[in-house]
Amino acid sequence: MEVQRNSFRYLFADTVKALFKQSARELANAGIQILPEQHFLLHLIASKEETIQSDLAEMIHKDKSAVMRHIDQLESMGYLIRVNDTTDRRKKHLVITEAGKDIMKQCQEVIDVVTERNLVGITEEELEVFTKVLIKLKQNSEK
Amino acid sequence: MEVQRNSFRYLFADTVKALFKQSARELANAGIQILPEQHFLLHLIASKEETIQSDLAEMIHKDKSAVMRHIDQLESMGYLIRVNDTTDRRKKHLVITEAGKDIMKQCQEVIDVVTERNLVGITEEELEVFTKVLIKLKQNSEK
DNA sequence: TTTGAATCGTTGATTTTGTCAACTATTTTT
DNA sequence: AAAAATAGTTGACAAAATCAACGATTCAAA
Repeated sequence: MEVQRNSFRYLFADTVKALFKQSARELANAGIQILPEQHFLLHLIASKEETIQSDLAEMIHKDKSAVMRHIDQLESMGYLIRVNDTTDRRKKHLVITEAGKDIMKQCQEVIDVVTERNLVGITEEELEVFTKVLIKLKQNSEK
Repeated sequence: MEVQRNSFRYLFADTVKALFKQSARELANAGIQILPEQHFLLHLIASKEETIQSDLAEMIHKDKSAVMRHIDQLESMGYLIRVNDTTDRRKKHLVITEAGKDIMKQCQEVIDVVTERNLVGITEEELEVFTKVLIKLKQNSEK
């Protein structure tokens, strides 16, 4: 196999695209009107104590205005609210609503199924090496 | 480590993006006016006996019109030509020119450097597992 | 053998997604 | 007190992809 080094990055990109397309489709099929990216944002917000928009922008390596629009959508769908910081009035904290928690649960169920299907034929050890490489790749790309 | 299953797809997407951005930047720095994606297309065309546009579209999972535009650009830059099939007049074969071979070599040199930098700290075996998992993931997502 | 379906390339309109630049309001630094 | 930095917002723009439609051609079926 001579995929390595030469063109693994393309296989890589193509696979990501296929995975995202698939989960976007499955989410839509389940009647969930949310993009995988937005689900991820909810996930990030939920997994931290406090989150403001500029943190998110840095985390996902996108312009703050891009994040802004996602948050706008999520807010208009009622999945989160912006809460003004009491001490620093520039900041707005992102807080997930009950509806937000609900949709996250729904998303998770769909995505779990998709993920399991995607991982068929891949052993636990292989997955472990895979994520390890992934993390290294990302670290290296940030230098 | 609890990256697994839940959010590995996002780490995944983010990493790909970073890698592509980086190689696009390096190519531009080297004065090469070609996108990583276009380099990949040249690579695909070169690695097969005969290639037509709709094959490429299927291979990279994009609409044929998207491929069309890339090919237009590559042709206008003189890196390939469209040659009419003699028996099936709907088809046009994509043939890489000398200039195309030349630019591919230049790209490869740049990308090799970037790739080596990206792969620091990753062993040959790990990379092998990584690509193996990628291939499986891709196959699974296409079902 | 003629009719209808499918394929290939092409184009234009549209959508999605992101960047960039500018601005206001606020806070921090000097 | 002035200058610089930060957070959020908005609008203009750019890149890249999708979708829908079309003409030309080939293939399949009746």
